[in-house]
Amino acid sequence: MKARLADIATQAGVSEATVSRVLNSKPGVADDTRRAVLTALDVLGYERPARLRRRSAGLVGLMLPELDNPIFPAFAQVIERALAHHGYTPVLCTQTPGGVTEDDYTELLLERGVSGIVFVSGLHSDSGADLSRYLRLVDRGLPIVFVNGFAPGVDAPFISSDEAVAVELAIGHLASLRHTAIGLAVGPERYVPTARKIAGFRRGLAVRFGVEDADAWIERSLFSVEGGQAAAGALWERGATAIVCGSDLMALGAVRAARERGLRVPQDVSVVGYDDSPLVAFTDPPLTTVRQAVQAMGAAAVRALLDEIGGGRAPRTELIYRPELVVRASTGPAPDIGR
Amino acid sequence: MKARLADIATQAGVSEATVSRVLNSKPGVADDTRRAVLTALDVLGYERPARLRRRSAGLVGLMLPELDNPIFPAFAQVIERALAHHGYTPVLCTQTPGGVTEDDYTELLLERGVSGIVFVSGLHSDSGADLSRYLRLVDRGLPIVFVNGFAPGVDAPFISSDEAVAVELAIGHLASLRHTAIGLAVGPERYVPTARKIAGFRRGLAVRFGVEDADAWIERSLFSVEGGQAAAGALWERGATAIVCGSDLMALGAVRAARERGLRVPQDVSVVGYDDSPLVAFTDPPLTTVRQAVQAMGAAAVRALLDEIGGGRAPRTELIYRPELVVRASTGPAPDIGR
DNA sequence: GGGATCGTCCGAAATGTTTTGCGTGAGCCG
DNA sequence: CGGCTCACGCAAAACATTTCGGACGATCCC
Repeated sequence: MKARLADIATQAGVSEATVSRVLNSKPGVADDTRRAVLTALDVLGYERPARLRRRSAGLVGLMLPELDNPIFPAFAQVIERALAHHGYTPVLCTQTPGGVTEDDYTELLLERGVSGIVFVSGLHSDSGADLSRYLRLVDRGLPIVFVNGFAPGVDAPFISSDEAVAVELAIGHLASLRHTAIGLAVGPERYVPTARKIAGFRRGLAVRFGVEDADAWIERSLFSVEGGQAAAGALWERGATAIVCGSDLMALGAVRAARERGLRVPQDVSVVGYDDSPLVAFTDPPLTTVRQAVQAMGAAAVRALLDEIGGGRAPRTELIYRPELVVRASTGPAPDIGR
Repeated sequence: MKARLADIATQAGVSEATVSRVLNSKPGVADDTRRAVLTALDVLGYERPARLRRRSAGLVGLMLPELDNPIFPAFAQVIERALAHHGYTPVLCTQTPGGVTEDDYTELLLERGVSGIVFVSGLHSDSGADLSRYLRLVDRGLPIVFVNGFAPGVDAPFISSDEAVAVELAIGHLASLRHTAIGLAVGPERYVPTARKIAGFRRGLAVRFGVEDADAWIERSLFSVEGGQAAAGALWERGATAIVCGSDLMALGAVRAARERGLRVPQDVSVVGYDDSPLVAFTDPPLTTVRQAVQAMGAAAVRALLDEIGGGRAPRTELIYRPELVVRASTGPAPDIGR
């Protein structure tokens, strides 16, 4: 026999009306009464509406776009460790092409009553995506935190790496090696990080070389090795002597594209990656890259989330982490003769 | 304003009664009518009761030991894709040192009512671990599948890569390059895959070189780069001209250890990895390695699990996948003069 | 082949459950 | 002590579910 409002009302010593109000999170119920009703609910085994289900002791969703790019497992590790350290249990959700979507996972996490969700490079980093999904989460009072991306108007903490500075660091490094024909190989521009890298690139070229129209030196492609290879190929053909890439994977593609054309890295051309993902120190050549402060960003994301979960209010300004240049062996002095 | 039964009834061209019947999975509704009502439900954005929600049905846990070794994200991707393709939703659980344990995660998944769990290199691969945890799962009738490891007595499908053959393939390759002083750098022996690699190594050395006591050529360490570096260091010191490693990460460590000693790879010494994890084709030197059939194994694991979930009974024999040698540039002919 | 019988599907209406408008009384504050 | 607000119950309204019976078609029997 299913328990009805009347039973719960009896159990809690209130009227059905009050139970109804509690169940629907309506105003006009004293905290003590609300608690009494919730207790009665549990005593009678009434199934709570998902909305006010007890957040299961510290479950936290961790949303990642994929695992191919090693920076994402790296983020996952850091964030998981931080969460576990605070007694929370991370649930990793990674999307697969044509598979489970971010919304599916969000729905799932919501149903399971997670205490919060960390979005890493999710749809919030896609400027073309509909943000109402996030507004709905905020409305429901679910703590969420965003890493690497920006969703204007969503009332939540944002943690990002400074993509513009990253590109400017790379340009600075290449300029000091006397490169002047510098290209940028990035992913689709609708992604916030890409757009920011492009902005940084334009500014860098303008400031250092007075180049006003950087467009010819920007190639948009995919984030993968193959994407980098394609984008870099076009840039090498155009006479670039150095390329700044949107990810380490793309940088590996850029190296491959260079070698296909008989160009040696770093003697003939230079390549700068982005992320400093694990293992790129072991690549051939070891990649010069711009390191995201993965550790610090992950820790900050967790701190902000736990703040929110604890009822506090983490700062709403986008926390921007400054990346740092890691010089290895994929960059070298510009060749003497312009090609 | 929220949609009401009446609205849905109008939209679907039926009576409220019928809508109610559909919503509560009551009998007495023709399939066509039921479909029409469900469609109307979605059109009007009515929130379905959990019971007949389309997707959330099949949750499947996916247990991984870590994400540092890129072979694990690779497995995760493959298995996730296969699960999603069959309408299941994977939930990734990765342990962190000192954090959430496999048992914690199992408990969590059980509570959430998953349909099954895939264990990749979990405690079942640790011969010292207590297997009762798995027996309990089997008793509860929860479908589980194990990848890369073997837990004797647990009534579940096992999918493994043939570690012994992997090592023998590596030895064969090195022997054909006229190496004779071959070492093995692996992880702790209590892990089933390690034990099997050691067995394969002993057999390989016995068959090819008549070496009966291979012990001096085996170094047990950790699975990481540093572990490989330490183990390989000892072996190089002992005069090995080639080392077979338990993982690609260890192989990178072996290369580093060689270079520390002024040895060039592959001119002076050779290194063979294991896994063929993503990106090792880009390392310096590109690693010769033994490729696990990740794709096939992941697909098989999912197939077996879905079989079990569907009430069938997947075969209980351990499915052994044969790995294949991928020759790149970390192996070369043995140096002419024995060192 | 024709009619009786049965079963399925669905709508109208009855019945049951939840939500809401409104009024009351308790407590608080000036 | 009066005015105010808030929390809550009452009862009516809104909404959902179930019952009941009619329409329709298939099947069976004569």
